[in-house]
Amino acid sequence: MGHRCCSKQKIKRGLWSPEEDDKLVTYITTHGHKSWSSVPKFAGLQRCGKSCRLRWTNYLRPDLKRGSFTAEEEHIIIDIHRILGNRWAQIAKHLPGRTDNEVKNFWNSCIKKKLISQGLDPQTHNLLSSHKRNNSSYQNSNSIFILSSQMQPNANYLVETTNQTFSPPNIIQTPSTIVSTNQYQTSFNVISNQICVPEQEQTQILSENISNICSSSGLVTTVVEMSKNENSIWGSRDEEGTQAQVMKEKEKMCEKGMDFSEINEKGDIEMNGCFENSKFDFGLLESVLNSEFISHDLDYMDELAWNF
DNA sequence: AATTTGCTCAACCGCGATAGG
DNA sequence: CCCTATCGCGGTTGAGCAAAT
Repeated sequence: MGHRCCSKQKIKRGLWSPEEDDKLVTYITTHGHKSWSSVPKFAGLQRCGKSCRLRWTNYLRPDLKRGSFTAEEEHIIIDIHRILGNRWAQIAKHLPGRTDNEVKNFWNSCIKKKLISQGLDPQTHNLLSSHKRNNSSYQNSNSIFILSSQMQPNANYLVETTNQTFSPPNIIQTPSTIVSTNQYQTSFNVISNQICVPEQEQTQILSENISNICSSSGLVTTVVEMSKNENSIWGSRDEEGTQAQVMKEKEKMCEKGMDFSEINEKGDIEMNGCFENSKFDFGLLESVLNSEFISHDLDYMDELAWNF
């Protein structure tokens, strides 16, 4: 069954020959393409207009970038795919010189496998069920985290990542506070007196926050309880001792340049975002969202999986 | 050396949206 | 409005190649 636009003509299909490419390039560069359906007739090609348009946009256009995708391009694709899903044309708009077809092929042949090998569902970017820990007392199906136990207020937890190229984020917001961060681990504390929610819900809010931040970079992350860690300033549940140590820790963190919007009288720290150590590209996400707003109704925002 | 398997990617297919008569 | 042609997009196919058996 041929294309409707050219069913009456005798059309050639399959791979394009260099001669056909020449004819098409010559015609488009001198005359442009007001109507693709008329291009083959005037260019002297036994092809349908649809085939000509595809050949031009995916292969012959002079502004196309050739060669393999860079690591940066790969990160951009993953980041935007997490927000928009399989909207290849939209994703390609953020990659100059790349076509939707190219992005789609790269996703299906490379990125998809990479995410699966990291235990992530390439469609949802969440942890695959086969990778969840069986003995977990609580598993959030929307989270990439494996929780070793219920998170308790005033207990200390550690975020570990398998991906050395991505620092665990230091932007986990209430009801938690970052205690320390290095390339592979982020230690944080669940604070009881900032948001009062049932423990299970608190666990979910926290893990979703981290999940939203981390998963777009395709890393596998686990949360483990750290209450008995001897080095932990949160190891003791002693209120007064804890408060004194919080203030000490606060001073240390301020020295590192961390920005806290508020430190309350109890010494609890409310994070206001401190992104400089994260490789997560908020500027990119903002631009994606802005471009989506330009071309869609406001209702479209509801469709975005965007719940920071 | 012959065959099978797996992978990549250009091209095709079909559908929804849009434009124009 | 309705109809038809065209465009643009996402899913799918299959030719061509390389690696594995």
